[in-house]
Amino acid sequence: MVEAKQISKAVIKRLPRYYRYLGELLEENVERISSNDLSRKMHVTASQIRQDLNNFGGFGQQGYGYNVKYLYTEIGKILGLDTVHPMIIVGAGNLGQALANYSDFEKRGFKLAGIFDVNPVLEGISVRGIEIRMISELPEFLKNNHIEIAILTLPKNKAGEMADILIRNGIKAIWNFAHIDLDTPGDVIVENVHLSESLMRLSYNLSQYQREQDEKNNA
Amino acid sequence: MVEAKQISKAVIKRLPRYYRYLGELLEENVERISSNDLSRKMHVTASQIRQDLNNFGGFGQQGYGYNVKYLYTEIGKILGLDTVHPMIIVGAGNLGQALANYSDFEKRGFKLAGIFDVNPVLEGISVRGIEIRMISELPEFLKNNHIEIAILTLPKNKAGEMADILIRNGIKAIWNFAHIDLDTPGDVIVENVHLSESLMRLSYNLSQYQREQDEKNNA
DNA sequence: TAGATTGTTAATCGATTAACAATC
DNA sequence: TAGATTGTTAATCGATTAACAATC
Repeated sequence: MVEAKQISKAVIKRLPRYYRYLGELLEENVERISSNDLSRKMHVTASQIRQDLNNFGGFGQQGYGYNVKYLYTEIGKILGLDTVHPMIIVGAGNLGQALANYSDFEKRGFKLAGIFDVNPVLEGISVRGIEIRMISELPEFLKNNHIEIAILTLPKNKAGEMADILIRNGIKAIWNFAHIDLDTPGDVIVENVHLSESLMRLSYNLSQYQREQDEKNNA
Repeated sequence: MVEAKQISKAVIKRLPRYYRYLGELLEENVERISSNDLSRKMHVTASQIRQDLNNFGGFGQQGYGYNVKYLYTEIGKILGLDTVHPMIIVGAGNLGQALANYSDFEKRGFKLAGIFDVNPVLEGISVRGIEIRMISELPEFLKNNHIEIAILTLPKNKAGEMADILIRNGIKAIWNFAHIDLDTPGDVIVENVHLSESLMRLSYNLSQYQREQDEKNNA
């Protein structure tokens, strides 16, 4: 089994988007698609599609293109969507509860197994049938349940410390919504969702657009 | 006023992170910092910091480094955080309400002016003092209020159509949380937050890690 | 002045695109 | 077989890093 080849981050970033488009094609009962047709749909070059997919082996066939169902399934496997990933949410505020209610994740194998918070007021309240527990129960819970992913939705002043606790109790993957860069050991996977940074990028582009409009008016 | 030079997306993407670190330094009353010290803090190269900042002009001083407060302010201006950006939320589900409750945005000038939904059950309910309105009121509302940004938190089957309505009524920037690529005219700014894609990237890295562990055990 | 550190040019690295031979 | 389209190599483009002269 010679896997070895390191796939670039840029490719991984595009993979879920391919998966989404292939899922749509599948729903429309499209059987096969060429890199050219897909490129027009997705607004990327056909060359990039072929290069990207070839990182993982020859999924297509000359003169035919790619079989939609096969490609969809294969990309799903690459993304690890063919197995169940049990998750917990740590931080049952608005965002944590919103994510708990997001049932689409379940469909892809991301199974919510517990919700935790530090605030005693929330203890016992149920979100989508799952009771909110106190952090004190966390170590015991993680011992008794195989959990792969922790969703961290605490405010940033509590998130760093909580990440340490999670890691000490064996968590290997954190989906981090707190506005800090977690300081974690090399074998722990962190995926950040920094909403405020996303909003600032929007703001930059908006301001840039406004600056350009102003310039045009002054010219 | 010769602005002209196009800043690369990669630089813009890093800018909010610089802003965050400078804000933290400011809170710690740090007066100045060299690209070298900042590089160690942020785990990027000093060379990249200097290159990035120089896109916008000479913010530093030889032999001294960068003045934290000045740099923080300047990057804030570049990001458009020195002016108020009125926003509306379209889609008052869990995520929409979570974002409405997120008061940190307000601090940076992102001011929530209205919340809209298509579901009559939600009509009149208040979130952080703002009443949820029906979409039918949207055109009138946008005529009477200067709104820059629409936060789109509807499910994907409704998001496309709603984006069209927003654009028809003059919205020029959409922060899109729906899992679709909006089809918008060139002068409309779209910033996507595709949570499911982020979770899939986490899943890929986790699966990859597990595959590597398996290999090690078999060797 | 000597030391520190930027701004900036040049070198390197990586990612994207183009081209085309292989092959279904 | 002829046509279509992939897989893959080569060329281009862009982004990152290294180096150093300019200058505070």
